[in-house]
Amino acid sequence: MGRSPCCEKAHTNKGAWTKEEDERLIAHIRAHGEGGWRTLPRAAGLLRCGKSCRLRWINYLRPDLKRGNFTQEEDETIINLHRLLGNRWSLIAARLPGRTDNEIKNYWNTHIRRKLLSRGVDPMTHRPIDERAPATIAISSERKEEEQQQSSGEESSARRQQAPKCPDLNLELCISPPPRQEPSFQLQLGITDSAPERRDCKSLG
DNA sequence: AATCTTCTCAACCGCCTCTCT
DNA sequence: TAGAGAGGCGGTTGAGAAGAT
Repeated sequence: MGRSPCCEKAHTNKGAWTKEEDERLIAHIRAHGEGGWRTLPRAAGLLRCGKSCRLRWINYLRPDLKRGNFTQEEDETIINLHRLLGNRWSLIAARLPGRTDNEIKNYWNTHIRRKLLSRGVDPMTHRPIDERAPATIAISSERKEEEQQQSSGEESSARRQQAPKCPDLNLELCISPPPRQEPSFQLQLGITDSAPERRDCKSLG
């Protein structure tokens, strides 16, 4: 049934990483570089799933990670990016050097969501909570259009459907000319057709 | 001091996309 | 073109910490 597991779970450790495991992983990546995650655990002498190694490295061990509290500026950047991109944490993280998608996702769920709610802003739509009802109507009508597009084959990715359904959002980050709204913010963030968005360029195109 | 509740965040899971053959 | 393998993503979970009673 379905796909085979990414690794042999019977012989892998789970849960929190030990210091020794961290050191092994760091030493191996220093010696051989990133990549080859499926074979890495055995090569590094780790009883871990390759995915787990990758996650540990990217989210915790990478030397260029910033760690520490988010600044007010970072907060606002995340909020603005979320308004544009929705829950595409990896894209948001790409605009925040030293921050990881997992870290931003956690921070959003624990801090920013609450912060927006306290401001009277719906964290999903970024609209004032009072306006949520009319916004929902607008979303419903837009979804109909989207479904029509999907049925005609223009939308195939399920993940795209997770994007916030706000009519005034321009998610065509890659193929459209610079948006007229909030030009300074777009400029500041450098949202262009650069490599990190390759994947989304394709799906959005 | 002990217990309960809430919060935080590292880690896991399953799915999707990309690349190679 | 199809299939398999690998990388990557977002949602969710759960252990430990912190705060409240």
